[in-house]
Amino acid sequence: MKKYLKELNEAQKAPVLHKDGPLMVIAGAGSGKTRVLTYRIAYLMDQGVDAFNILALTFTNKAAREMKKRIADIVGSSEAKNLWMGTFHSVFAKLLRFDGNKLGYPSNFTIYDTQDSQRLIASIIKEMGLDKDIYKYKQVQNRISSYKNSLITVKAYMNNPELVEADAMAKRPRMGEIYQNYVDRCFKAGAMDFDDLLLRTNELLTRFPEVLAKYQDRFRYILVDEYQDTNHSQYLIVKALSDRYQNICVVGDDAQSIYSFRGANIDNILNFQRDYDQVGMYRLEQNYRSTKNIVNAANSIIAKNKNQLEKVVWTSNEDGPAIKLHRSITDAEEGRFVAGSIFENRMQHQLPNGNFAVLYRTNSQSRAIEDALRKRDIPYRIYGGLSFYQRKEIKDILSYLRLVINPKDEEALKRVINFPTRGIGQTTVDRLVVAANHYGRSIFEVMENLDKIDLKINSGTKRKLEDFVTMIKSFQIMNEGADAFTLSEHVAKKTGILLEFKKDGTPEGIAKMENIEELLNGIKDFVEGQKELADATGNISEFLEDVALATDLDKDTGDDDRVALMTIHLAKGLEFPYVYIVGMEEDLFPSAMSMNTRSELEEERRLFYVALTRAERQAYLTYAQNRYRWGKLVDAEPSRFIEEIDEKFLENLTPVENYRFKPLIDSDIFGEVDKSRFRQEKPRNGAPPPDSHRGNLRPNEKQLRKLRKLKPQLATPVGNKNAVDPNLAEGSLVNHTRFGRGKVLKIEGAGNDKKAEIQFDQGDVKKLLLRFAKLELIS
DNA sequence: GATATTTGACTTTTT
DNA sequence: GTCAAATATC
Repeated sequence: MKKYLKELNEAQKAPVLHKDGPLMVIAGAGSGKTRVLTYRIAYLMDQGVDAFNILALTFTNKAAREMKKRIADIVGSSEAKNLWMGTFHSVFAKLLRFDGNKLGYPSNFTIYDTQDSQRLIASIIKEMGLDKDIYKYKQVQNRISSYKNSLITVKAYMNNPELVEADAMAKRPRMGEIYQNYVDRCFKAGAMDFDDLLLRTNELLTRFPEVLAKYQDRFRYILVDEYQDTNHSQYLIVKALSDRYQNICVVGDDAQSIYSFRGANIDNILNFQRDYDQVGMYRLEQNYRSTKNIVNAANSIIAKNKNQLEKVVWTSNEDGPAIKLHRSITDAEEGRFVAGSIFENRMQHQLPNGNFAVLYRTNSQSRAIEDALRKRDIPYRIYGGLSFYQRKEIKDILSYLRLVINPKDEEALKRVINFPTRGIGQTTVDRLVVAANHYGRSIFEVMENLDKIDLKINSGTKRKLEDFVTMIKSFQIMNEGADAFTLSEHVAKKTGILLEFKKDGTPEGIAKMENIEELLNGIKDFVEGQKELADATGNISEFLEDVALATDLDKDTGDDDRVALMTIHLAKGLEFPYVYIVGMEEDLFPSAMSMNTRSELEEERRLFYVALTRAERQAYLTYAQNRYRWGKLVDAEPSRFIEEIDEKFLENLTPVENYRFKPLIDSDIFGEVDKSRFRQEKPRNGAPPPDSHRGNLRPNEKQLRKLRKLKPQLATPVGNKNAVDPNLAEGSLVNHTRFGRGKVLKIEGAGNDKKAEIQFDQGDVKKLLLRFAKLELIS
C-alpha cells in the first residue's frame, strides 16, 4: 500500500483506486476534492500510466500549478512535468497553436480579451450604421458569446429561425450580420476570443478525425475538476476526447454551480450517468474544513433549493461559534465594522492577516471595505476587478507587443497607432479600416502597401504611417534575438510611452509610469522563470499567452500576509479561518438581475452556500441600511438569505432593540430631515419612495456623516462576553480555545488593557489581551 | 488633426 | 463617483 493513500479516508480512497472506465465524484464543500484528484493522478502514474497520457482540466491555472507541485512531491518532478494540466482555455489554446493551422489560424494567433471583443463589436456596429442605443455593444457581445458557448456558429444561427426571430423580436434583426462580421474580422486579424478557444477546438476535433484520433490516443486518462461549471462547448470537447478510452473522471458539486451566466450547464453533471456506461459513482460527504455550525447552517440554506443531487454534508469538527450578523447604517460603516472586527480578532487570537477574507457579490463593493482597512493600517489585497493587465497604460504596452507577434491584430493596432500622438487621426484610421475591409486584408498590410493603393491620405500622413510600420518591423527583428524583457523595455522607451507619462508629471502620470515599471519587472521575473523550463524560450509570445489567460488568483505571490478581498465567484475553491460576507441585502445579494426566475434565484442561493462554506472557524454576515449605488445613496433591506438560515446558528450583534435612532434624529443636527427615511422596518417590495425623496438623498448623506462623527460605532464591541476572570493570576493554568493548555507567566496592564503572557504547552509564548482571549481557568 | 470640455454609461458574476 | 467616449473648439 502506498504511503500517501493512508492520508485518505475510505470515501476518498475509493475513487482514487478506481481502475479504468468513467467515474464521477460528487464532493461536498470542504470534503477533500482536490486531494482526491491529486492522489488519483499520482496513483495512476504509480500504476504505470505515462504522464504524457494524462490530461487534467482545472478551474484556475493556480490550482493546476499547486496540484502539479503536490504530484511532483509524490512521483518526482521529472515525471510530473509531462502532465497536461491547466484550465480549459489554456490547455486548448496550446493545442490550437499546434493544430489551429488546419483551420487557417496562424500559430501566433492573438487572444482577444473581452475588452478587445467589445471594442471590435462597437466599431462594427458603427461601420454598419446601426443605432448604438438599440445595438448595445455589451449586450451584442454577450449574445455572441452565448451562441459560441452553445456551439451555434454563424451558419447554425442563420439556419435557426427561432434564434433569428428572437433577435428580430428584440428589435435587433441584424444580429446575424454583426455576428458574421465579427467572426470574419477576428479571423482576418489572426485572433481568437475566449469562446473561440473552445469553439475552434470543437471544430478542429470534428472536422479532422485524424486530429481527434491523435489526441484521443494521447489523453487516455482525462480528469475534470469543477465539472458542474462546464459549458456545452467544454462538455463536447471532453466527450469527444474521452470517447475512445472512456477513462474519464469528473469531480464536482452541483450545490456549487455558480457560472451559468457564462454558459455553464448544471445538466452536464446531473446527466453524467446517462452520458457514459457503467459510471462509478462516489460521494464525499465529510467536511474537514468548517465547524459544525457553519456546515449545518450552509446545509439549511441549500436545502431550500429544489433541483439538486442527494447528498448529506457532515463534519466531526467542533461546534464552533455562531455565525455573527451585523447591521450598519451605511456601506462606509459596514466597512468600518469589518475592519474593526478583523483588527480585534487578529489581536484576540494572534492571527496573521491572511486568515481573513472579505467576500462580496459585486466588485464595486470593495471600495468601502478598502477605505476602512486602509484607515486601520490593515494590509489587504484585492483580487479581480479591473485587473492590472486591463489598465490603459499596461494594455497600451501589451498592444505594441501583441503587434510585434501578430501585426494583423487589429484591436492592438487601433489602440496604439496614435498613442503617443504621432499625427495619425481618426479620419486616417477610418480610411485604413475601409480599405482593409475592401481588400480583405489587415490594416497593417494596407499600411505596408500605401503606394500601391489609391487612398485619400496626404503625403505627410503617409510618411507617418510608414514610420509606424518601420518601427514595428524593427521591433520584430529585435524579437528574433532578444528575450521578452529586453524587447519590452526597448518598446516602452522607443515608442515614447514612458516619456509621455514622465513629462505629464501629474500624480496619475507618475502612477502610470510606476505601473509600467512594475509590468517590466513582472516580465523580467517571467523570463527568469521560463529559463528554468526546458521547452520555454522566454520569448514575448509566451508572456502574452500567460497574461491573456491568467486568472487573477494566478498571480498571487502568496508571500505577503494580507487580508483577501474578492467576489464570491473568485473565492470558490478557497478557504479562510475568518470570512466576512458583506452586503447581505436584497437587490444586491441576491442580485436584482438574478431574481426573475426560480433557477436564477437558486443559483444566487448556491452562491451564498459557496460563500459561507469558505469559512473554517467563523463567518460574519453584514448588511447596511443605506448604500451608495450608482453614485447615489439608496435604501437597502436585509437579504432574504439571512432569514433562510436557521436562527440557532446565528448571533445578532445588532439586535433592533439596542439600536436607537430616534433620539439622534430628533436632535438639532438633523434640521428638517424626513424622518420616515430612518425607519427600522420597511415592507418588502413596498412602493418606491415618492419623487420628493430623491432630492433628499444627498443632504441625508451629509447628515449621516455628522451622525457618524458623533457616534462612530453603534455596534456592540466584540468580546463583551469574555469578562476577565478575577481569579486569574501569575502561575495559573489555563485553557485556550485555539492554543490549548498553558501557564500564565506574567500579568500586566489594567482594565481593558490587561494582558497575560502565557507559555502554552504546544511551545509558544504569547501575550494575549484578556479582554479578548477566550481563556478557561483550570487551576 | 489636436485639445479641452461635456456627456453618459456604469454595477452581476469571469476564462 | 469613475472612466472612456463624444462633442466642441482651436
